[in-house]
Amino acid sequence: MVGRPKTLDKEHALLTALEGYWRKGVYGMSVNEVCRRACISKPGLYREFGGEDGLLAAVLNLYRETVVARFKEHLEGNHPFLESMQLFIKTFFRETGHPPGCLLAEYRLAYQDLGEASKRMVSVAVEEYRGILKAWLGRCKKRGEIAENTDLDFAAQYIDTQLFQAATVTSRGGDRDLIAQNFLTSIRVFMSPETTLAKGNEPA
Amino acid sequence: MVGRPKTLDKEHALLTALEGYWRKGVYGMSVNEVCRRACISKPGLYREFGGEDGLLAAVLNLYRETVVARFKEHLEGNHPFLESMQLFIKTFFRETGHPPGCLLAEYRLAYQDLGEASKRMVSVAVEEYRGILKAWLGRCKKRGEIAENTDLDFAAQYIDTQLFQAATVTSRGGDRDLIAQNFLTSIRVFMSPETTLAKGNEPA
DNA sequence: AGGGTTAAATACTGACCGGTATCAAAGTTT
DNA sequence: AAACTTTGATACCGGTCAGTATTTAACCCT
Repeated sequence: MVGRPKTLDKEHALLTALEGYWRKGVYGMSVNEVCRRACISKPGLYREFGGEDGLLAAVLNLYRETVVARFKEHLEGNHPFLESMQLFIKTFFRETGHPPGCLLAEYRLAYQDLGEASKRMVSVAVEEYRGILKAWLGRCKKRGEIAENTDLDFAAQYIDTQLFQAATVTSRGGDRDLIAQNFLTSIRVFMSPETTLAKGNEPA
Repeated sequence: MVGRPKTLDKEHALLTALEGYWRKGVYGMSVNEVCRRACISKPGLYREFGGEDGLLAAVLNLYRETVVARFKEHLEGNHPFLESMQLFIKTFFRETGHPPGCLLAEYRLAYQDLGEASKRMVSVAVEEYRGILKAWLGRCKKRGEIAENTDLDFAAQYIDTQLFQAATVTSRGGDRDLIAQNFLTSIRVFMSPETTLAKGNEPA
């Protein structure tokens, strides 16, 4: 090792940027603002991440490695279909230390304006995330908790979309009880006829 | 009448702004850009609309008077529940001369950053729009096309949310067939048990 | 101790933003 | 035709943006 030692805390900068983009969305945070919050200089950020695109990609990758991984873990708990979703809503949506909403959802909303690296990372994350849902749905189907004729790819994409909407509205201040109720209502289409709801749908 | 005669075409400016905000979203259009597209000067725009907030409010009001009104008309055709939605998807979503998505949805996404007048107009439009849905659902219920115990307020809000999501993803380039299929799937939760789907859900 | 190497901080570029001051053009009224 | 009123266009304001050039500081190695 030679030269002046690094003092820039990359980990801390990433976490700060993650929190910021998560809370305020991709459009709501500028590179300048990230530097202010993380107490780093702009050239420092550019050395570490190459630019806005690299920063956004690195942030989303961190999100993937932490939050998405926890989502996968949760679904591997193998609770029954509906309980699993109710529990998910409870832990990831209502009683969470996280910012509201979902960082990946914010990226998807801004997809058209992202750079190449960020776009690629979004694709990776969405694919991974839908894969997790699909695998989980496969297990639910095997256990007979959802209709036998359910198309797993469609269902994974459908639930992804429902969660996308829930996250988007949540981070914009929507009523969480109502959002949860909407989501839980929307996924009942997959439940076997004898389980299929009538009304009510108490939120979690 | 006194003074220099006006040459600024307010109607044309509004239509141009409507088209722009509809296509590119609230964040994707600047006042400068509206002026460029409508071929009007910035002071002219400010004299007519008072500023960005006034412009956005006027644009949304125009949208309300035209597009939302057409939506209401459509639902007053009193087709059966599912046919009505399928037809809606077809005419407002697939074979339409409009830009993709929904201007109101773009406003709702940007709600936190809107000015006072625009926020008020969004509230008015959403309330009106949900009222239309609720009235229509009431007629469907009376005809026995949706479950007897359906909560009309919840159902209107739920369908509103589903359409909001559909519009958001549509204007961001999502696959329209898939979006339509998602939407039509999501609203089957209200259909009477004997009608309730099994799978398939061909898009329109 | 001094040259080489790397990092940090300041300060800049050019562009665009929302909004406005200023002034000339184009009418009406008297 | 002169006074007046309203419109329109240019050019500007201060601010923020993404990105960078330049200088200064800190360390290793000889």
